[in-house]
Amino acid sequence: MSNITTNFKDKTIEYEQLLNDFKALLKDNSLKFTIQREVILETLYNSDEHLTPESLHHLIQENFTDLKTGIATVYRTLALLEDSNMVTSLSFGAQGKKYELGAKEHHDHMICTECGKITEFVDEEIEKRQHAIADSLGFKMSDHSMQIYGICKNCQN
Amino acid sequence: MSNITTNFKDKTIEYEQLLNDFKALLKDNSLKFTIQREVILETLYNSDEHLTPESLHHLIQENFTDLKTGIATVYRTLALLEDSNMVTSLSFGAQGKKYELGAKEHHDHMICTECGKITEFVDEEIEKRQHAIADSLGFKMSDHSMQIYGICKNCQN
DNA sequence: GTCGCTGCAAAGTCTTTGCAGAGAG
DNA sequence: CTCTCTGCAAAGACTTTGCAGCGAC
Repeated sequence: MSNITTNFKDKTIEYEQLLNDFKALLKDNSLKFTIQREVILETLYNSDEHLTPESLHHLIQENFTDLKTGIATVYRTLALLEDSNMVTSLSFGAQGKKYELGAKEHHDHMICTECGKITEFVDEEIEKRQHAIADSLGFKMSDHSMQIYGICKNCQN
Repeated sequence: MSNITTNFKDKTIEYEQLLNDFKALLKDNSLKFTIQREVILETLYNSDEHLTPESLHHLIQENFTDLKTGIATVYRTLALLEDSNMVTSLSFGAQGKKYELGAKEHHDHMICTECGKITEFVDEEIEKRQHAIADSLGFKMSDHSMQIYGICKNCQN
């Protein structure tokens, strides 16, 4: 059909880098670097899943049993990270937003409507067309999100 | 850039047709055709906006002052229509789902992050690529949704 | 020390549900 | 007539917020 590249899953940013960006962001805004904020960032980084605030909170409680972290702090930190474009959120049909680190390479999502599994991909041709469309509509494009829904290989059986 | 067609806004289904489909759907499921359900469908049809349950409810209260319609009925009817694929919902960053009639021709959305304005479009090439990607991932594609975010012409001033 | 951060619990939103009377088929 | 719908209000689910003590800088 074409010789355009479609790439799947390519985690490019190292945690060190990410953490430094986060610290810089906090410093720039006279905000404080706390253990809770670090743990939230780290847990997001280590998860390949797209996390809801609640699942993120659970993960933290499991992995950092000696640290008390309130759900409110998770919400507050996610809001902070989203405002700073360090994480992006996806909203799905049913309910609840899911968050993922935005610092990973840009990608779109293929979502299994049976099991909820999310596969990421990037397609150059689509990216190009999106810019062209925004231009032709007179929009100054800042971002986009695309989800393809279907039934994954496993669930087809 | 290419000779692929990009179409903007093309309402194709007549209300009569839509209403008949709805009645058939109800009949098939031993559900009843009520004035509230008709009013909700009609209001959706007549609106070019993407409506939240609340704004839909307000519209109905304004336009049908002699009819009492509870917000619960709006929610219940939207759920019914969505289950039957007669409307689709969009979830945006902030909160709340917005609904639109799905029977209109398929299209994607360009959303102004300043004023919230939504412009619809269809791009053949993107549609094709989406199918190709689903195939290559082994997904049986059922649907997709794409949103481009940016700042519209008006808001750039 | 200061001032932002956190956990908790209370308060908000938005959505769903139970129920008794109303209404479609 | 029967059985689904509806409006209402109460209940739920998910988020946000106020506050007093804690902790980063």
